Amino acid sequence: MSTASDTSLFVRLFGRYLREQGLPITQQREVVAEVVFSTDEHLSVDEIEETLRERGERIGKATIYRTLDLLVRSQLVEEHDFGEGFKRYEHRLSPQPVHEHLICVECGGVWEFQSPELQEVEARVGRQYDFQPTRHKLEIYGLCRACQEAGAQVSYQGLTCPIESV
Amino acid sequence: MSTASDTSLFVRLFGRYLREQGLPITQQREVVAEVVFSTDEHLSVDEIEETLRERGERIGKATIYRTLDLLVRSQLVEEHDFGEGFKRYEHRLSPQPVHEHLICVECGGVWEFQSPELQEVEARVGRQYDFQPTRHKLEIYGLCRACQEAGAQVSYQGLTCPIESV
DNA sequence: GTCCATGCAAACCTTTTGCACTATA
DNA sequence: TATAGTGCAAAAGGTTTGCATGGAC
Repeated sequence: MSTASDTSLFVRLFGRYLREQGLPITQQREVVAEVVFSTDEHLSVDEIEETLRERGERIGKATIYRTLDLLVRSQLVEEHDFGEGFKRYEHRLSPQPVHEHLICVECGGVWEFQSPELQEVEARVGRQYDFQPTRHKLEIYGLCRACQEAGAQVSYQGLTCPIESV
Repeated sequence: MSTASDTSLFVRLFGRYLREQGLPITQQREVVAEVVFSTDEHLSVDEIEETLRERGERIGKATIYRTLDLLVRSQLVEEHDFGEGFKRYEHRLSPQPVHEHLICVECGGVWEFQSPELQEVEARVGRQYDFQPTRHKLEIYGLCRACQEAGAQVSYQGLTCPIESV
């Protein structure tokens, strides 16, 4: 969890970015940034909107989307797509600036882990294909402990003859 | 590139899946499967529709979506989302049944590679979090050789003070 | 005072669904 | 002949955009 001082530091960093870009620092931008920076969750736009409502802020959805776009450009926030049909946003204030995600297919929970070996994979594959890597994304899907204990099963409904044995 | 005989083998496998599920084998399903199995590309729904049009087939978009859903369930086809705003589909007839993707952010080109070390990462992280992994997704984004040679640059417009040094 | 942001609603795009009609088994 | 699929158009859901108004600098 971020502390309040971390949060305000990052809101100020966002302000610095806006100034650098010659863009106005508006109340709406500060409030949206504040919501994103004050949690370690991976927030959806709906969740951001809900939090704003709880705080008594009345900010249009379009402004939320436009502010998130700026936050992503500033590289203070990362955009994720966990295949739910909408995006999620996570600030980079975390003690693990580069991390991968573990996603429970049952409850949608997200955990973070680090995988130093990916540096090497990136470098090797880059050499092999003359490809200049700039970023990567590793997601592992499966069942979290709680869902396993609750008896959840991963549903398989493919061909009975597995493709590998064709 | 798949040979014609590979393609028809896989169309027949899809037929077997449909029979197992008690579902009718329709002309439309066979033609859509045929299109997906006869290329190694990662096809979008629009591209599938275009190919069908070229072949003189007149098949509704809804049927394409419904057939792709069945192909994915059969596990003969994989669904991908490379962040373009729509899905892509790739059959699993490839000599590399499990592979990761290299995606050029300039031209949208996709290359495939294998990363055996991911098995180990999956196992380690699974133990660490009591998580039961079922599948993973690794994507490396960057510039392919051709786009590098054409002078493409990855655009950076973040804060001038990098977040890591805060 | 200039320029840009905001808020609302409409537009957009991909994907899904309802329904009358048709094909499969 | 029963059951399920197809095609069309409409709906859905997330995201983007146009435009008149309002705020930042």
